[in-house]
Amino acid sequence: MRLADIARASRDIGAASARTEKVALLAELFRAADPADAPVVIMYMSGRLPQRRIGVGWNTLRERREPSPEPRLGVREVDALLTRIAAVSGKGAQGERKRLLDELLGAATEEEQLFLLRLISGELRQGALDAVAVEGLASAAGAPVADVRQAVMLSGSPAAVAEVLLSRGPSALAEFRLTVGRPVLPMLAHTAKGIDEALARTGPCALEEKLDGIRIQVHRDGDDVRVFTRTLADITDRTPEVVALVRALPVRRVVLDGELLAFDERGRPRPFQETSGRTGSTLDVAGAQTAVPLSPVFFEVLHVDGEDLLDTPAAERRALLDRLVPEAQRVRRLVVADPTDPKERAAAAAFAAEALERGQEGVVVKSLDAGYSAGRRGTSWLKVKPVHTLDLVVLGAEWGHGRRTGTLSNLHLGARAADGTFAMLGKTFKGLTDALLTWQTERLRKLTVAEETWGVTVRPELVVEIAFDGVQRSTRYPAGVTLRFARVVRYREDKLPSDADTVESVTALLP
DNA sequence: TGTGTCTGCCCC
DNA sequence: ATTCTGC
DNA sequence: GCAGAATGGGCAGACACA
Repeated sequence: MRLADIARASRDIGAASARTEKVALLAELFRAADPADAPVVIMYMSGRLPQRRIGVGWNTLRERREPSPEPRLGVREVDALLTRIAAVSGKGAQGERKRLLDELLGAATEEEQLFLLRLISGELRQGALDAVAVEGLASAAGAPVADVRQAVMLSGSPAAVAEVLLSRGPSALAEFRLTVGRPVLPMLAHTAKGIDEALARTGPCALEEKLDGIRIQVHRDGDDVRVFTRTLADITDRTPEVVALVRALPVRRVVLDGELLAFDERGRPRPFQETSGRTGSTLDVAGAQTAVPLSPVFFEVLHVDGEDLLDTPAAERRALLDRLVPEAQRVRRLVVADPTDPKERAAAAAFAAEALERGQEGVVVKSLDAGYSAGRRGTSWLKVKPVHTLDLVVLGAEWGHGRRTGTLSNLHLGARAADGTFAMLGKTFKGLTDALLTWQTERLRKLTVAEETWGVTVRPELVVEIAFDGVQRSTRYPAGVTLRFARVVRYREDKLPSDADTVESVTALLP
């Protein structure tokens, strides 16, 4: 298949507003594709590269290249060139990557260039990614969407599903089942505001501590143990303690789902930054392990010795987990059989409070009868985390992109310092409705003291209430702290900058 | 050798 | 990660 | 309710450059 066909389809999909139309355009594209090209086509149309990372980012893409007048690139050729770019390393790598990129873009027409730039920078913005691409694929192959979606969740690979489906037809979908050694997309949770709301929504449930580490899925087949992250990256080599621990379990074949994090001597969780740093270390794993040992805490079992448990009710899965995994490696849990019973509700509230006292992030409330919905953000899992708020001062704002073009979007936030100035603590663009975006753009223009290429700096007069999940240490900001997951709640025009919260009060929230 | 910049289906 | 918006 | 878009901070690793 020619790149030109893909670039044109992407443009048409972006121009279509109705989802059904996007699906139809995708189906047309898949029907025209050679099954051998299908893996690459579906990945491109869902906005990602088969190479995962190619070492080329926004900065390298910035400069303009003269386009080719005629289309002459095929998808296989493009894929091969990107593979070569990804493989470049060592001294002079940046120059060599740039040279290969010039070669690629020089052979592309203007429309193809635009597509490649959007694809490589990760900003496809065609209003259709994974889910819509899968619908298009299903439609092209005449297969039920639910079956195709299920195959993708269980194989973790739209590419593999696309090739099999287009070459062998819908009946071949049956071979995509949970396979020990091949990760499935993890089940995710929705958010609830409080315990009571969560209990009301799930019914009979279990509360589990929500630990602040990284999500892992561990597969064991005999002595072969593999550790995967939430995005299914293989981090086995970085986590030898997980391998050793799972190898010691009294079972031959198993798939476990849990959280990996560092604890201190007293059993309290270390700051997320330490866990994150450790799981990112590859050069000296043994040294890193000594400095920051990690402990897995499991909360799900998806397979045991030949038996798949995805459709098994949560309560039964948990009973199996209890038999297989020692208590120290199982998440703490409280069953709430009858959420209407005031006593049980009180116990649930106490459990959640205790989790926070123990230094955990919050709790996850899980329906007792639910199966494991791989890759879905089901309503049977609800996370509850405390929310903090602060009154901060807007110091500046950045121009938005895409659907936010022309509006001042990303706010620079400051807290009051001892000397009466304001220290920047972070940025946020979240929580803003279109109406608020319009309002703040006008308001900030009036307060502007300097126009920059990226946006504006303003007189520090506007107070905004910001919600966030916690504070963490920062090397980027002058006060040495920043907010985690900051979002706008509302503007406080009734408040003066002198009413804003202080740097000191923010720093006091560090764990 | 040390420091700065860019990158990432990164992790959250 | 969170949030808003169109479907 | 789902899916997509628009963006946050920190971190380690890889390379460029002085």
